[in-house]
Amino acid sequence: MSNNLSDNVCFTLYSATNALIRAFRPILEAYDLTYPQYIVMHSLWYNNQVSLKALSHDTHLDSGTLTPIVKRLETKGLLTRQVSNEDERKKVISLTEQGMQLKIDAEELTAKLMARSNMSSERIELLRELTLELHTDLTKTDLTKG
Amino acid sequence: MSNNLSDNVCFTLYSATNALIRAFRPILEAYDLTYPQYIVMHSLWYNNQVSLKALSHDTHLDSGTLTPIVKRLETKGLLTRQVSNEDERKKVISLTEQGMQLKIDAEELTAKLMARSNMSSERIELLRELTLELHTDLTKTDLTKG
DNA sequence: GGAAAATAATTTGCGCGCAAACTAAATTAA
DNA sequence: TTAATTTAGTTTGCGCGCAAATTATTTTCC
Repeated sequence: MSNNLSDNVCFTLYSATNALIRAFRPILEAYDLTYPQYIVMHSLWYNNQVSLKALSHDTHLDSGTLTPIVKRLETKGLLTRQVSNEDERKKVISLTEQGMQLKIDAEELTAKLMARSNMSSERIELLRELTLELHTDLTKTDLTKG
Repeated sequence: MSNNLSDNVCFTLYSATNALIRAFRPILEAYDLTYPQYIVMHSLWYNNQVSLKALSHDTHLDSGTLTPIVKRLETKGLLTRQVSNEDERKKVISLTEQGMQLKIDAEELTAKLMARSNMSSERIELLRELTLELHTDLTKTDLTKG
């Protein structure tokens, strides 16, 4: 039985993520991006001209979360949103020239950020595998029962 | 060089945490608590009658985040906030009878939640250690340089 | 004792994160 | 063919998470 918040993996995971986003903030500010906005841009750098649904699948972000983020990125001139010709329910999200140019600078940002921790690359890789596993588990399991 | 979001530990950590909080939501709803509210209650169950600053230190939550959370818990009748006698800048946060009673039920919630993943207890413990280490690293390192 | 600095908590403003409700278009079924 | 259902995306409402500004109290320093 734990009596300390740090004894609980939920809490340490939650705190570490907050700390990571917080540490990332001033770095991303130079690119006028938030972390979720960076995720969207990163996704588009490797998968341009996709629907919001496809972007949602890749970024693990809800469509209700994604719509305003994508709109802000559009306002910044980094991407465009056009109604699809084949299916008028869909929107095609495409990087602008400016949006593509961000890639070169921002590509290695997260690696640099993680390098600032004292963790070895082996432990970072282990952390990546474990969090990936947990995410996969949690999104596959039916959590309404048990 | 990674071209997939899941190759990056920042993203997998971020996604796993979102998934965990999302999975927790319907379970905590039965107690009319959000996850951050649960963290505050958990902290108070083992450290009652503390200042907001002390609560902030224990929960790793900003005072600007904490003030409205604590106010909502007060509205729910789970705690009280009184100005300290020794130092009138401070507020003493104390559990009500109702707030203490929640403890019995909610104590094992996170363990039950994690048990729903297919991860072994060894891997969960490893994840806990790694996220704790990362948090410690990130909050100690000066991230404004490098 | 009184001005200046430090500390505790609150408030403000903005961007998520997401459930739920909604709109509009496409698909299916009858 | 048209009614019912499904799907794509948007909107609404609420609670964070946090930087920055603010208020009120205490401490420090002269």
